[in-house]
Amino acid sequence: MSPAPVITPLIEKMARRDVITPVEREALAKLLGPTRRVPAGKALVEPGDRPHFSTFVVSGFCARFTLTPTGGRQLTEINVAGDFVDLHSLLMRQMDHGVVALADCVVAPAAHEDLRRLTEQHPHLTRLLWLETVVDGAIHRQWLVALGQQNAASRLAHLICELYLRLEAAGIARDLTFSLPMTQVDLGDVLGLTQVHVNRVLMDLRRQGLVEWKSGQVTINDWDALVRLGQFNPVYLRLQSDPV
Amino acid sequence: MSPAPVITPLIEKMARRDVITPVEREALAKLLGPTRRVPAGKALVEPGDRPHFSTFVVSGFCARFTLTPTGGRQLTEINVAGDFVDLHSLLMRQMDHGVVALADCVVAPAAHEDLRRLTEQHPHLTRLLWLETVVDGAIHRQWLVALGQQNAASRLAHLICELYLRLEAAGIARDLTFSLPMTQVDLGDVLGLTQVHVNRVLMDLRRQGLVEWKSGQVTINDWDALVRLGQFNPVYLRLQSDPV
DNA sequence: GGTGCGCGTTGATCTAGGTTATCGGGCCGA
DNA sequence: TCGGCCCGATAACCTAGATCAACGCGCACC
Repeated sequence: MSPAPVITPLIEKMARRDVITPVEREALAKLLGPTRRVPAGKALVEPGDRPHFSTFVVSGFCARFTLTPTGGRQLTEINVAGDFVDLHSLLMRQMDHGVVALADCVVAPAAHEDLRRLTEQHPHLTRLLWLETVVDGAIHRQWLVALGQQNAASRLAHLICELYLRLEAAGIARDLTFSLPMTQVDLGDVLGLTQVHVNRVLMDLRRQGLVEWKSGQVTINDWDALVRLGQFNPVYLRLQSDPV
Repeated sequence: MSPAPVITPLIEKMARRDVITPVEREALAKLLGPTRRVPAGKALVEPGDRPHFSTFVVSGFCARFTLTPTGGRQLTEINVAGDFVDLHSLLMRQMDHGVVALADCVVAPAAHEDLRRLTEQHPHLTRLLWLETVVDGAIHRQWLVALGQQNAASRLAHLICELYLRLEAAGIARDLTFSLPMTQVDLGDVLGLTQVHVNRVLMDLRRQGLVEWKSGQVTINDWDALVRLGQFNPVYLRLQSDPV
């Protein structure tokens, strides 16, 4: 049996939403170029770049980031296996942010030329790729609600819920346990908090018995309580089947 | 001379980014149904709705919102003439948020059925519509940076800069002056601040001579200072010409 | 022509989270 | 095997912004 092609996690995610024909699977599979390894801490894409391809995550964790002139860093989305980190660059052309590997990653390029051809020949697949970027937007909105309206503990709880469901959908997580190779500094840059406060809040969640978190391994002990604390509603992740 | 069709502000915005052929203009113009008035304060779309059309703003101001169980409200984007408020519902199907009129609005529907047909027949136009949703995502990201990393004054300054450029691109604002019919409560719900603090910060900007703001009319007195304070970089608005 | 109220303004006080600093353990490279 | 350093954990103290409260103005509505 040959190894699963690297595009598989994307096809699986799409197949949760709509029927993908064999022809479409073929077209997607042909999209990706040779894989490449990116070590933790290295940037996949720099802000201001004008890439001629979009980057697909085969494995690992990365994050979109924006640096502020005052030395701050905001992570605006975590991307995992099965995600494109910059599909929007096909249309934005110039990157409005960068992408950094949070852990060692394997990624593969999809040439914009090929993506553009795909939009000419496969309208249904185009809508499904469009949906990928639309879900990115929905995730951003949800984080806006978190940053604007929720306190530190709720934000952290929300993030854990989101990541678990997304990883589970990608077939990477099961049984309320997953690997999350992010430092507390990274978490702070996601949640708009300092590392110190992330630690305080995380210790609290541990003391309350909601989660365990040790050396990059997360276990959710009380899913319902975490959902309540994070006011988490998964509609925005669009994991339901609903043909486009 | 007949009145300009209601789609005009969208075509103008798109034409800044790429060449739109007469055939494409025609296809876009046929998309919109009969206009409808929505009074200030009323919702255009409710969270959880499954609309069979997307709503286009012909004139007025509206905002995407999410309500929290604790009674909070976060506005995640301001939409103005020439914007779709829920183009993504074509693909998301279920609304992850609502849309409310901040001032009296005139809006028009674009049936999902027609939009889907457009994706089958007009790949280039499809990419331009896709770009509209991608820019929404970029705006969300920028607001995430604001909420996560900037203080109250910078956030407000950033918002004013963004709105001015977007309104100017839509042909609604000129000479650093524009109408902005939002209350300080609305502003607070955008910026993740209380009305009280919005007022304090706004008074500060006024005292420093950066902006005037009276009865819904904004005048920017010192654009450069406002850009500096808000750490504003307009790349994310994608107002440059760059064919897709 | 009073009156209720939405909206802006301001003051006093409180608190979630930031800042700064310290310490310990694991790991890696000389 | 030692030293540096990244990362997590804590403690003491500080501040941006929240909360609570009061007041004035314009204006729609009885």
